[in-house]
Amino acid sequence: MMNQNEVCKEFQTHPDVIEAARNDLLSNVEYEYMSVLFKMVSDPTRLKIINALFDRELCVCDLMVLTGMSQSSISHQLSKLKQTRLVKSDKRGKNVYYTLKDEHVRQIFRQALEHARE
Amino acid sequence: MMNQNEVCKEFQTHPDVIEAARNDLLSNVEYEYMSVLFKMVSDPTRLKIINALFDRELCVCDLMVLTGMSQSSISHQLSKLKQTRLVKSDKRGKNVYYTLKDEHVRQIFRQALEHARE
DNA sequence: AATACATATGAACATATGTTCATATGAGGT
DNA sequence: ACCTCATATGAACATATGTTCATATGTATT
Repeated sequence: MMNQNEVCKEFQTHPDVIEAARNDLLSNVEYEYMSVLFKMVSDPTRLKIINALFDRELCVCDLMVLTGMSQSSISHQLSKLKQTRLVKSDKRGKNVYYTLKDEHVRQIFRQALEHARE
Repeated sequence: MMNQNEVCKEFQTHPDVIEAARNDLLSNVEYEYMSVLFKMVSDPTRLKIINALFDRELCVCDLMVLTGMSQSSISHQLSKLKQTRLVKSDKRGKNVYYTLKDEHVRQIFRQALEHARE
């Protein structure tokens, strides 16, 4: 049995490498922003929505049909995507039309798809 | 008050656009794989780990020092990253050295960082 | 104004996820 | 063999997240 305090005493790590790595570290705020973005694209329902919106605008009903999810679920997810500025909405008549807003999302989506297909 | 069955009757959506979108849809398996990848990079602790490992191999103790997280937490996270094949490990002596394994992760990380910095 | 439809939203619920704590495993030094 | 150190891991716990249900909001249509 051992105490956490006794783990990894300074001289047993790799100080030179740690120093080099430390220069590459980002701020906690940056990690948090990245985390938020990735959380948004880490749910299959939202991925379907993003995929469907990739090249066109769609209303909520269109998205219901395409994803097979309930109206409420789609609305909740669109709400989150909007809060995090990944989509924007345009209300016209009774419908609300959504489009992708962030080009990084497209890039990230494409990369992940390549990864998935390996 | 209205019933879900009454929502979005076929003719009130946009059949032509839906048809176009349907051709772009992926399989559920693909969405799941993408989801798994994004979940892995959606936690700040794992993002720190990935960032630290970006250009070098590090042992668990190095990662503890760099991230300020407990040994147990780091080990659990590395275990997940290994299961999803984002890192690989190399045991040498008492230490286990980790490196990034997937080039897509680097690309995705860079894109997300750009996004975060806007 | 009354109704029908499209969308939004709060509350409740179940599940997933990350951290900690305690302890196990395994390698090196003595 | 024994001890120390580095790492792994199971269980418990708290928090976050996604879906559903019920209902609210807002825009046309009659």
